[in-house]
Amino acid sequence: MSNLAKTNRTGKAVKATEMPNLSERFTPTQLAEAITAKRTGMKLSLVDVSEALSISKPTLVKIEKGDTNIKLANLLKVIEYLGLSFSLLSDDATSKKETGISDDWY
Amino acid sequence: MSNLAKTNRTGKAVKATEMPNLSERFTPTQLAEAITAKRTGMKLSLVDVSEALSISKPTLVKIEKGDTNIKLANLLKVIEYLGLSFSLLSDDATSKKETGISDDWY
DNA sequence: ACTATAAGTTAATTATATTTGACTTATATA
DNA sequence: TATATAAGTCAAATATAATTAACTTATAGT
Repeated sequence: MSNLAKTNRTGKAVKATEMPNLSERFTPTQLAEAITAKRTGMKLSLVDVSEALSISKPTLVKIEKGDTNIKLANLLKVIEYLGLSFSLLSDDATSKKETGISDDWY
Repeated sequence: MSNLAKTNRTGKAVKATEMPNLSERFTPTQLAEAITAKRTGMKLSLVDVSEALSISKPTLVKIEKGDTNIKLANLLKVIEYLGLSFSLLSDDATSKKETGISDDWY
């Protein structure tokens, strides 16, 4: 599973999707957009990623369209492969902003 | 779908699971532990949540065991119901720590 | 100790996500 | 314009996640 980005003849990205801001709370759509943006930024095609992770292209398309009727395992494989990770937030903002660590979630 | 926590006769939680620290990167296991901790902290039983969200108890148990062979949609329903949300992080730590917003993901 | 509630497991069935292969559409380069 | 690569869609078959119902185990309260 090589992480090296494929390039075309000029080494330029074909259709670089805009990278979204990293707002605190993510919607499934924002998650999908971030994945597409990271993948295109790395100059990887859908097939590059789907073959590297042994998941089909239609499934990867579903993921990048923000469809939530997908296996969590497949989403996590993609996230990890692209060098992303996730974190969980408590919506009642009692957590300490400085450390990101909280003892009182409820 | 009421968010009010059920209580037993004394109003105490039966088995309050320890709340994990909010470290930046989450593993599936940490995610599962956080969900269980939040649910028990809210004094909700597995059945309370599964009935409120129309997902089966075995599926909810799978989620809280950290099994990733689950539908993303079900995980998101649980997260939202418990007042949690997620965010995405870029592993190459180029993002500005102060704002949590980054323009250069790659 | 007894009772009630919650947690957790299991097997059979149902529902649906995934794969496969082919195909169309869009985008970039020569 | 013509060519090549990537994106995106589709239907049929397969793989597997979810449900159901019943059951066992664990925990808390009386």
